[in-house]
Amino acid sequence: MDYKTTLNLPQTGFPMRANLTQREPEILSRWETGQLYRKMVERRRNNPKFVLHDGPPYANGHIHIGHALNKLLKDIIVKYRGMSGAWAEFVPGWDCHGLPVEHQVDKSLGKKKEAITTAEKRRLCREYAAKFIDIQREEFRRLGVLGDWENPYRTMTYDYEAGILREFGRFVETGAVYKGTKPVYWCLTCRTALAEAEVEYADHTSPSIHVKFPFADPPEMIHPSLAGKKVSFVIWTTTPWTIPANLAIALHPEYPYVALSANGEVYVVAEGLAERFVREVGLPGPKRLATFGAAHLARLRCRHPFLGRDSLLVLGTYVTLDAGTGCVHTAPGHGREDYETGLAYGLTIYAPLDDDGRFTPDVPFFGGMQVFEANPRVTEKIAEAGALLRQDRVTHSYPHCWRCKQPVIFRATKQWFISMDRTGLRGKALAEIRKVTWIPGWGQERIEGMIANRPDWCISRQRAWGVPIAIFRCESCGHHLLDRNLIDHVAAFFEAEGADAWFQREVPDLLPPGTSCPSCNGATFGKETDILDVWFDSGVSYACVCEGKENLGVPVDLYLEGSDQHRGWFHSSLLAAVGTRGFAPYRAVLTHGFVVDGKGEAMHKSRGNVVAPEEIIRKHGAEILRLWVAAEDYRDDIRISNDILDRLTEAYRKIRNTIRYLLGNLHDFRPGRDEVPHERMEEMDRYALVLFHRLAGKVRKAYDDYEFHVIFHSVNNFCSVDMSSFYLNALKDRLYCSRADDPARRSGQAALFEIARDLLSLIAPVLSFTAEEAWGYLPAFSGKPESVFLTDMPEPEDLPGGDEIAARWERILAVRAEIAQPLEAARKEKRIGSDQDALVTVSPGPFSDLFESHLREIREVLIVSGLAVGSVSGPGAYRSSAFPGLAARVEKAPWGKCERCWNHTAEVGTVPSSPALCGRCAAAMRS
RNA sequence: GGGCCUAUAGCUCAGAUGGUUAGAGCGCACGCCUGAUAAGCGUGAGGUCGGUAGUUCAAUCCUACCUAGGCCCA
Repeated sequence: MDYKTTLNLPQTGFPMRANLTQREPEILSRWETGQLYRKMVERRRNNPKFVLHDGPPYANGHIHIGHALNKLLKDIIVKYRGMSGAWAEFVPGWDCHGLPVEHQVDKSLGKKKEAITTAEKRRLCREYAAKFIDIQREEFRRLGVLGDWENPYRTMTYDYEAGILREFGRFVETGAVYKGTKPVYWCLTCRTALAEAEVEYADHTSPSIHVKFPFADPPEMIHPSLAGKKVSFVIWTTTPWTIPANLAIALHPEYPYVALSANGEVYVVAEGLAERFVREVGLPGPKRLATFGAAHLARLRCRHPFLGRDSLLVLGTYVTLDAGTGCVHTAPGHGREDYETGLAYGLTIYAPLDDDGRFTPDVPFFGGMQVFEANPRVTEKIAEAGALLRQDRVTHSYPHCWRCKQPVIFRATKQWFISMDRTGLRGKALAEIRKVTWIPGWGQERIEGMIANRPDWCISRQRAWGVPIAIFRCESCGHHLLDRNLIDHVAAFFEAEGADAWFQREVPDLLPPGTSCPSCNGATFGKETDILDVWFDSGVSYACVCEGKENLGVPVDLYLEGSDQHRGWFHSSLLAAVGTRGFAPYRAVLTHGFVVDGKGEAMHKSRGNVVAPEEIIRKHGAEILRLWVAAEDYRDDIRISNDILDRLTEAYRKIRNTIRYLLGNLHDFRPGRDEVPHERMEEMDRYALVLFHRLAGKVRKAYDDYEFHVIFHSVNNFCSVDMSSFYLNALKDRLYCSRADDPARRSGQAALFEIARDLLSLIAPVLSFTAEEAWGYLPAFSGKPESVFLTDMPEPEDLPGGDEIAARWERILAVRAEIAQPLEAARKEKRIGSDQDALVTVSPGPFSDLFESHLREIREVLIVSGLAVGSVSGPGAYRSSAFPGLAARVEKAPWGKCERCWNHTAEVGTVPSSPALCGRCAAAMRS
């Protein structure tokens, strides 16, 4: 007879094979039609809030794996907080303005770009951004991220644009906004400023000249041995036209310099470049007079070779020994480092050029001349002054305009800035940083360093797609109307019509009637044409999105972005909030690392090691991506590779199968009817619950501490070790072979039910699809919600007597591990097959108390047919080395095998009605 | 070149004021079971704790330097 059908074998519709690729979209659409997110949030309305404010990704292109990582981390947190009782809404956002979108639009326009109006281009940019918001929204949703996807924030909506401008107005009111000068890339042909991204490097041939600048202070200030000599500092440059704007010569504070005598003069160059200098210039019979550091030379003076002014000696660590002389020609209006140095030494940011790259008329000798044409003239002039040591030509990599392919220049232009120090912004920001919780802690040092050293915030961009710096300029006296009220007045137009109003409306329209210039009383004004840096747009999101909202509010609990955002959004948001409100917009900032390939190297298109989330979803399902996010320690850079995904898929199967087995053994379990109170449970079942509650405690702490990888590892371990290998295995006999309603079986089921129910809640924030799917197969119980996300996070409990039980069962498991040795040996020797074939005789040694009180349980855990206590000795015995005195012998059980439960027992054959069965099975069959 | 960070088995992670043979899961090898079956169980092999030097009675852990890698600057 086949007794299989008489057993209580597991049954469930929850499939072993996940088939995630197909099932996930079904679950997603169920969530959507069921308005799951709304229900989750409404359930917690008016509870204490937890606000995770979404940092807006840029509305360009498809999402990449880094976006996926970021949103999934956020999703895990928001779901967990919601299930733990917090009113946790998630409003996703997008950053819409800015150069990359404008670029794409320009590219698609081609030649038509010239003919189009600003308003028309802005419309196209808006459409472009909207398109990618839709694309990305679907991609994010596909990951299983819950949030208010129908009402995200977008920095280009009219209200948001008005918000940006109002925040700018607040800054104006504080007095931190000023117009200053800063060098930018400038294309003479296109007559426009270029962003870094618009510059391409290509080979270009430039003049190369060595020029001497006579030292103007007493030479002994350089070195005593130079007293009375004619001393010059020698510079090298490939842009002779910038010599008229030379205001300084930079030296490295730590490099040694030498004074070389030749031709009756003395030349100063860096020691490390002296030999090269002598060779290149062809200096005859140079003699080294002195070697000295440069630190004491700061602010001493040289003389400009042909203009009647000084050139200051300054120090800069960017001076290198790669080329030149180690004495660097510095024109603060024509170079990035020159500019920084200029600011540090209080030099004028001097760039006497017009938009066509022609010298302004006040420049002696070269007024009206275009810079590239001026190169030879300047060189001539230097030669005329007797300061030219050598001229040559050099081919090197040089910046060119991405559009017209012409070489560009670096030129100081007027820009709007937010001052870091006029209003004490820097100091206040640094103080606020210390009040924020940075996770991991080093984030604080990182942002502190940046805030402490950063220059003023240049908020001007000479572009079309953005929010205009809505400032009016008096046409008669040039005064700027820095007035918050006027800005708010314009913001009202933005609110109604968008920021396009600035471009489409005339000045009198935009100004309140009767506005006059406070400086000259003039009444005609012009509009500023610059737009705001997009970092300003996103930096004020806390104000535009969260502030004053019942469901959100400021400061928010958490910002969570990649570590690059210390320079980006964390940074701009901090300055925006501290500058206008005096406090940081966030209570805590969590940073994750970057996604790198299996070798730990950055992903680059050119390297071909980019992994697209879409590809992983197609191959494995979004759930595996979610598991990946939870498995890796995000504080480091996090790796992804096929190997890693394969390992995770394995782990996923194990977890899924464990859940499936739990559900399968609950098919006939009716909560309410069959539940067993803890105190009446079998001790092994109570121990299983203790193990689960330990897991719950560990996992909840991990969620609270944002240590998600601990969740994965704990759950994985729980499923493989505590459940599958130990508990579920040992429980089989009771579950399968007992009468369906046998109290021992119900005891096990009651434990399984509790574990299954709470385990699903516990893992739902991470394994959202699987937990939800499995939830549908969990036996119905009174008050069972339609979704696992409408349950509460399980509270870890200290079960009565739990510690005592745990201590005892840890010993039982230690015994089990020992006895596994002789069992394995017996199997190797083919004396037994399964453990159920075995009769084990144990000499319990230090465990004699256990064997006296829990012999039945130990046998159950070992899954052997016979367990006897006796004295074990002789050559066939296993002696434990970990527990001296513990010994065991394994032999084949000498009894008949019950055909139903496969246990060997002396009872087999003693029941006349069922000669093939043991007593228990015979009884079970009768009922 | 500067700031911040990382390095423990093939993979993902633990680890301890510095103190016996550095752990887990997965993978791998071998075996068992065939009543969780494209499942389940067991046993085993795998690590100079990135490298070098130093502090110390003792360093995977502290210090310095180096190497490799990441982010941000220049």
